[in-house]
Amino acid sequence: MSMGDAARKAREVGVVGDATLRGFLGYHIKRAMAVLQADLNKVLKPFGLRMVTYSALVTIVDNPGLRQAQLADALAIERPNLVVILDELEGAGLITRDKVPSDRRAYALNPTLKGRRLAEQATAANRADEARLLQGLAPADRNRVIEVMNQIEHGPGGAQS
Amino acid sequence: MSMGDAARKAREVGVVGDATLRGFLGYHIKRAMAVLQADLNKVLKPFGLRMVTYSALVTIVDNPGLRQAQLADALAIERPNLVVILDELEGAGLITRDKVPSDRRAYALNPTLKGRRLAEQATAANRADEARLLQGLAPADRNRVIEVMNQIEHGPGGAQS
DNA sequence: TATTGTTATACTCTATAACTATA
DNA sequence: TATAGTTATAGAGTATAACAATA
Repeated sequence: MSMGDAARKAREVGVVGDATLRGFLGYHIKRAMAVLQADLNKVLKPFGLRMVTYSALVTIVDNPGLRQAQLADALAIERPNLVVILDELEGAGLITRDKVPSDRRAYALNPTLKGRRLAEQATAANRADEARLLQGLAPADRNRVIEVMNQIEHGPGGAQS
Repeated sequence: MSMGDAARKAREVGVVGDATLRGFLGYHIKRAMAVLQADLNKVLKPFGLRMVTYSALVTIVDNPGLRQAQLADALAIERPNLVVILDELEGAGLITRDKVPSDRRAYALNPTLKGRRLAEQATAANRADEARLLQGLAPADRNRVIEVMNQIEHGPGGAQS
């Protein structure tokens, strides 16, 4: 039995329904996130970056001199996992780990010129890609979605109070 | 230097900014999803279920008799990974793998009575939990968010055309 | 005694190749 | 030759305990 076409088969056998799951907002968010993440990683690949390494690089560019523990907090990842991420960025010449005189245990994270330039280019590419995914979406709707996401993350009222 | 309070330290050292990342819708979705997933798994734990096992069970309840390949497609997971998930559900007595006479390679997945009852209880618990997370959110806003998520997943216009 | 960065480790999730038995 | 379910395996991502140096 040679098929060659998944859609034809689905029509023959009967489409699988997801009535119950579709009732959950989280179901739709999870599936959208999967697409978003795969797409983003594809955009970042030419820059030699992944989602985590991009997020770390951009946060260091935005906050030069910050410590590893602060970065781990900001990105909501564990300190041990951050070590290999920073090894990767440092090995690529995008950041430096600079000893801080006032606390000889700590390292201040700083972007190199190369790091700042790569962050800028990657950010532009990501912006263009997200704009493509969201084409036709009104800015007001976009902002409303962000508000809902922040409510889910921080609870009603938001945590910036 | 004894601290005891992360918030006080943040004020002393300076809060880490995420100006660039906050510009991406995907950033907010990712962080909301992390909270949602942790929360959901906590709710499902008393039922002996995880997100994937719950999704699989509910889809089998909604589509009794479906094949493993169909379920894998519906849940967007690879066939090899589905095997252990179904082993878990079958071992817990929630589903059965029934030989289908017309194709002796395939198994028809069916929920047991216990499986249907557990799915019903878990769904009620998840609904209550999501309602708690989204309290105060207007139904129209909720629907708009779902539309945006579906646009991200399927592209503008949606794939149901 | 607590904290910074680190190592080692483990557990989950996900992805691919290859096998068997059927078609 | 292709498909259904399976096995083995490898790669990410994530989490915890424990260590050396320093506060």
